[in-house]
Amino acid sequence: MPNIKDVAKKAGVGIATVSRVINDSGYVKKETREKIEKVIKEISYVPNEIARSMTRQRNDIVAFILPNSTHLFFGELLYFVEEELYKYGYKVMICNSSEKIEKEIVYLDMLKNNRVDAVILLTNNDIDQYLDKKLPLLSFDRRFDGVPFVASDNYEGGVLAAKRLIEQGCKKMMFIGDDAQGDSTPVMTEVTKRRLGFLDYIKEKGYPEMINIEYPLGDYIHIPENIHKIINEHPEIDGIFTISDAVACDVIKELENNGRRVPEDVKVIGFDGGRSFLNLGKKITSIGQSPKLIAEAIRRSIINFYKKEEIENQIIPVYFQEGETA
Amino acid sequence: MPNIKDVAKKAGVGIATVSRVINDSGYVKKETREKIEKVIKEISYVPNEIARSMTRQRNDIVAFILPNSTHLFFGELLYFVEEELYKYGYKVMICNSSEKIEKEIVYLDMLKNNRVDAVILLTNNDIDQYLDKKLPLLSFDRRFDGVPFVASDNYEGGVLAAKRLIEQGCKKMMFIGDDAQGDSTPVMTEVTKRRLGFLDYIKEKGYPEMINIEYPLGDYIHIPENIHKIINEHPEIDGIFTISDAVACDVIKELENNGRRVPEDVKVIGFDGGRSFLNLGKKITSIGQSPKLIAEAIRRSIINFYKKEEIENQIIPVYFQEGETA
DNA sequence: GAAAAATGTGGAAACGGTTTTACATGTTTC
DNA sequence: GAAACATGTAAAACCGTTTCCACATTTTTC
Repeated sequence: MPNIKDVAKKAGVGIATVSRVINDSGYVKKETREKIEKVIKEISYVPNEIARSMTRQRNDIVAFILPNSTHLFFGELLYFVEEELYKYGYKVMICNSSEKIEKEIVYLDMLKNNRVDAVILLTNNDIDQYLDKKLPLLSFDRRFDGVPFVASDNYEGGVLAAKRLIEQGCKKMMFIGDDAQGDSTPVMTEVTKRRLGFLDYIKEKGYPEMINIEYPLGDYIHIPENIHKIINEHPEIDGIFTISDAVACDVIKELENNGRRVPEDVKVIGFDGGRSFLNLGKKITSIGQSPKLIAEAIRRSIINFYKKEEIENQIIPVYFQEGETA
Repeated sequence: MPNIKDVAKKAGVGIATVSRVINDSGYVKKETREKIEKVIKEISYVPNEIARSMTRQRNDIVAFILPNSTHLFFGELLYFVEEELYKYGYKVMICNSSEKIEKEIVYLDMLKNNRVDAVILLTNNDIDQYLDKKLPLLSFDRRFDGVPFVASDNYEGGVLAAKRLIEQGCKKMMFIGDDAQGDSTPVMTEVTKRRLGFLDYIKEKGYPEMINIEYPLGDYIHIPENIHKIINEHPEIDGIFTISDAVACDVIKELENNGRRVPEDVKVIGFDGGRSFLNLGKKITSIGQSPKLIAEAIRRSIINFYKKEEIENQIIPVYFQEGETA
């Protein structure tokens, strides 16, 4: 493959001149420029970005560590992040952790070696100690010490869900979700705030304290038996708010399998704002997060990384998404 | 950030020796090795992968150009490709083209500059002329001249669908899908074979020739009105095979909106084998592609790229996936 | 016990660019 | 006519590695 020297030799100029043409910097005579451009085409020279990034000390690559790009919301977020960063000349490296802390750690190491320009972190694991704070880290929906973050307004999401259920006449409400409270080192995730917003609003309005159910979601393979048990232990429940649409879906199926109608007998609200493509059934009522707004926020932070500016945490609004289950 | 020279100086050895320790190559005395390893830890040195890839002439990065990682099947394929390549030390760069040829071309250029080790191409656009055949290209479900490919056994998929519909007593069958036949430069995509397999089998069994409907899917935003029209113009149809589960979903919805029961009145078979997470309704009967097997095939080809071995095209089996719509 | 082989080490070139420095022209300006 | 400035080039230094080669030391072999 031809390099810059080949171009220079063939055009009869110095490599600096070629470099100036490529980078459109400094003074180059018009004829010289044209001659060089012609040679570049002729021998189909392409600058080696690897060599370039060595001296430039950046490579325009951003890594996104997330549990699973197959999960609908994460997948959409990934899509918008890629689209948004593309506009600004960045490429996105995808790192599926499958929620496994070991894979996250390996990736974090790899990325350090690769000198990526930024790492977007989406995890529920307690990896604080493995985070090299000198790395350009950015987290979504999670606070780590010294790491700027972007998050949905999860608390408000919980409030919106509670409001709706109460409006619809619910009296006994329940939250179903796993927000990593069971870990040996409990961390207050952003996601926990969904539950808190929900709880606070219900308390404020004088309704009976909700029942808080946590169960291990594991690797996004939901366990219907688990939900079955929960539902049957609490037949008085008439309103359910779940941690995600995926869980809501399992809950609704299980309710209907047990002869409880949704939304007539029990109302169910999910979280994420699922734009399901293959849904032949009811549309899930949900609290929506906007992957597009989140992606824009992430992009803003990453641009600021580059400018070495102070990076502010950003909270992105959520919205109530009408559906047929609450 | 410390570099290899800093390590060499601090350890009182030459950089070549440090390199040997890092890469575990050549001869190094045990004590020398230990001393160097100690220094590496002390100054927390990490090798710069960018510089490394310059001399190694490879960077262990594979790019995946695909229309949209949000599309369920593509998303799953991406997930498995990432997982599979991760095992072999590769990182995956994701490039959503949104089906836009311009974005594909820009990405192809970018990737050439970045000297990625391989480019996985998943596209329906006619980009043959823009493909630099010197690049380590690999395509999925699409044949380009001189580019090795991996594809599902699409023809067999069509056959399986036809078989099932006939078994279920269908007499008038229809194919719905857009396989880029309308383009100015018609290309025979792998996907077209789904239709051909379907058609051939129906003909062979002496059933009336199926009606072949093509409509523009556009950017994966399906147009219900379009489907509405198709369905009402052909009320005699009792069996439908669609290009994907996503289209099948739209078709089923539209059929039911028009008072035709699925599968009682019309049977519908999709393609992809949709593992929908948020589906509260019927499970779509489908011809399944295995993203895992495909990912493994892709990985095999990529490994062979590296070994400079001849790369064979690979056809991956499809399977019938039982559902509730046919 | 000398030659041959194995082991151990460092300097320098190479990878393919960017940036800096030094210098050579040509054009104004006073 | 010399100083100041603009325009352009060549050569060298640098980025952080790997690799080749030369050389030194130790161990094995006959």
